[in-house]
Parts: sequence; C-alpha cells; structure tokens
Amino acid sequence: MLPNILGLDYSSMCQNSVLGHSVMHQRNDWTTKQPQDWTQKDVLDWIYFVVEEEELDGSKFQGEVYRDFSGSDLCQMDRRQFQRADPCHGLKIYESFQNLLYRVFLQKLKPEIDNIFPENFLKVKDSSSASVDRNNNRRQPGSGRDGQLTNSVGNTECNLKSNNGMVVFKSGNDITVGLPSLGVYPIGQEFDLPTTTHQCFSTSHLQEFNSLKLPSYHSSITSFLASLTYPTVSQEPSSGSRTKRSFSSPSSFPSSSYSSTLSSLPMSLSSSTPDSLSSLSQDSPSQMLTVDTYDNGYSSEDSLLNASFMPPLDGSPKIDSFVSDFSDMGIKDSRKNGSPLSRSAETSMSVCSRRNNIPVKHGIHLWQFVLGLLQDPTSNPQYLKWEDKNLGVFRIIQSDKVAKLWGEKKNNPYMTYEKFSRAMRFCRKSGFFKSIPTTGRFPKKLCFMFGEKSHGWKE
DNA sequence: GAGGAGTTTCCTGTTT
DNA sequence: CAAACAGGAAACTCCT
Repeated sequence: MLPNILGLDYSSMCQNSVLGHSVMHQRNDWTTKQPQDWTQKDVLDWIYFVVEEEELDGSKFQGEVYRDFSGSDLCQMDRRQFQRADPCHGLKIYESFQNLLYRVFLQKLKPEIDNIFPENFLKVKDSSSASVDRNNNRRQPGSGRDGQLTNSVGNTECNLKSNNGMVVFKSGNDITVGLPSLGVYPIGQEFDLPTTTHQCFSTSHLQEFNSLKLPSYHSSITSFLASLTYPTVSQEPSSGSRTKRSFSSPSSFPSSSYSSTLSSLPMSLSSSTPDSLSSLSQDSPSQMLTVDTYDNGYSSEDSLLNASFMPPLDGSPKIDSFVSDFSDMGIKDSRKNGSPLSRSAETSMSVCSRRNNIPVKHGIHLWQFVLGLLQDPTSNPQYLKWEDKNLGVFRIIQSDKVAKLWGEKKNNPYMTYEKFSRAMRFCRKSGFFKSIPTTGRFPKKLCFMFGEKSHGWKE
C-alpha cells in the first residue's frame, strides 16, 4: 500500500463516482506524491477527483484545459491564471489546490505541532462550569449560560486564534489550523500557555513553506509559525485582574516576523486560568513581545505590513453560519435610534452574541484593514484596487463585499457598506483618509485616499 | 470611574 | 430612481 501523504479519506473516492473508472477502484498516484511532483496525468486525476468531490457541473468541465499542466505548473499558477485557463471551474480548482498544498504542509508540520501542544498543556473545557462575564470578558464559575460557543455543527470553539482569523486547534492526534478562507472550523480544547521555552519550528520549515505558492494565507501562516518558533515565556503579574506575560525573542529574529498576533478566545478563559493565551504584539523598540489576553490587534507598522488579510471565499461558511445562527433564533438587527446593540439586547442573544463573545479590541483600525486588502492579491483588484498608489488613492470595486469583510473582521454580521463608509468618513475626519483631489482624475464614488496619519501604503 | 479613541448604528438630506 | 455621499447624534468597546 502506498503511503497516503495527504491524509485524505479515499473511501469517498471509491464510492458514488460519477467520473467512471479513472477514479473508481483505482489508487491514484497523486495521492502519494507531493503536488509539485505530479505528472500531467496526476494533475488530471486530481482535477477529476476535485470535480467529483466538489460536485462541479461535469457537463461544463473541460479536462483538456489541464492536460498540459504538471504539478509544478499548478504550484506556479495564481488565481487569475486558473480562472483564465478554466473560466467555469478555474477558481474552484484553484481553491482546492491551495487547500491541498496547505494540507500537505500541515501534515509535515504535525509532529512539531504535537511537540508544542503537549497533552498536559491541553485540557477539555467543561461547558457547564463557566461563562463569560461581558463586563470584564472573564469566565465566571457556575453560570453556564454563555459557557461554550458552538458552531453550526455543534463543535466546541477553538482555543488559539490569530488576529487574522487563523485558528489552531488540537483534537486527539489531529492538529488543524483553520483559515477563514478555507471554511475550516475550529474544534478544540482549552489550553494554557506553556511555561517553558519551546523551540517549535525550525527555520527550514519556514523556508519550505515559503517555497510553496500560497498567496492568500502565506504570510499569515509564516508569521504565525515564526511567532511560535521563538517565544521564551516569563510571567509578570500586573495590576488588577489582568496578568501579562512577556515574550522575549532573539534580536537576530527579524521584526517583520512578529506580525502574527495570537489571542485566546474568551471561551478558553476560566477563573482558574485567567489568562490562558494571549496574543503577541510587537512592543517596539525593544525586542520584547508583550502578551496580553485581550490584545488581538496590530500594534505596529511591521505587523500591518506583514499581515495578510484573508478574505473568505464566496459562500464561506463562517459568515453564513454565523448569520444563520441569528436568523435561526429569529433575531434581527432591529435596533432603533442609531444605537449599537445594547448590553441587554446583546445578553438576550445568549450564545450567539453579536461579537460571538470574542473580545474585540479596537486592534486593527479601519485604514489598516483597507490597506491589508489592497496588499492582498486575493482582494486586490477583485474587491478594491489602487487608482494611484503613490498618492494613496484607491477605489472600492465591490462595496458590499468589502463591508462584509470588515464586518467579518470585527465579528459583526450586520455590517453594511453604509456603515462601513460612515466609519471611513470618520477616519477621514481623523486624518487616516482624506478627500479625493477634485481634479476630475478620479471618480468621486467609491474612491478614497489615505491621509497623513496612515502609513505603509507608499512604496 | 472618567474620558478619549475608534467605531457602530440609524437617521435626514444631498449628490451622482 | 437607486446608490453613494455627507454628517449629526447617540451608544458602544476598549484603553489609559
């Protein structure tokens, strides 16, 4: 039996095949090779597998489009090239391929991830024993109402989450990193910050990862891994109920690699472990990373520039399931008088609070979010694009989509372009954006310009 | 606990 | 006419 390097369930491949004998009852070579080593035949086998798995319209599928591509060719192709090659299914194939590369990478990392999540470092959460006090975002023993968030399939929420939505969770022997763009959802257990030094990932892993072409979440994972590579944990209690931990890091480690900010969800906080984990933010100018339970925002230009925002794909279950949680409960966004959701109203939403019970620090600012989108090839130029990068002028192409992404970033399913643009106007008033010059060069609608207080957009 | 920053929400009116 | 823009007002979260 050939080794299955991808961790795929082949049983599904051998059942209900609609593609005939090429897939059915036949072990495909592509499952035993690295994607970059695939032959043209492997590519075709995999493509047909995806068509079947994704239930794509076979009548519109033209396999010959992919006939001349090898695995290494696919690795070099970006979203647009897939779409150009196959206007009908190219994007779906591209997404599946990115997903596959990502899984291969995780398979390789698994032993080392196991190493940094030792068993005694994880503990299963008892949903009935704790809840979130919305005033201080800490769990209180005994009141189980908000005790545990469940997603649409009833899984426990995750335990470690980066500011850009990436989630690491461990279930038994399975470690998974969930990314919004993949619709991967966290199932996990609570864990405490390790109190010993962990040299978790070797730089060779990062280099290897760098060699993969994963444009949409490349830098997120890279920075995430980098942040896990070097932390040396020391604990320093601070005033009040909050405890801070600091992470020192080797000065040789480039500051740009500190971009990932990790934050625990309040779900994983308990009275006995008031500051489980936490987030990393660069505390310049020293090489000290301050870890604060509630900090999930960018704290420096470096972190901004290296943070790859990962917009979800159309139909991503994250927003959809989130919104459906509200609609299922018959809850509508029917606040009056311009007020945001009141505390009482929010409380009445119980488990499905507006912010999903995630403490949202102001963290990433609107202008930073917009800049992140502009720097992300998966959103630029699809959702917004530069009109004049030197001047900092950009135009929003899909206003609703951009607003929705902002809402997702803030865990607010009710975000609209109207509200988004109101926030943009406030940012303009504060100097993060400014008015478009009235030269007639730029369209007035949906056009914005970065202001004096924003930075990092100029080349 | 106060106050500020940065939104979020809803609103009315105007411009494109 | 619809979409976008503009800005007031109130409320909210988070931070200092």
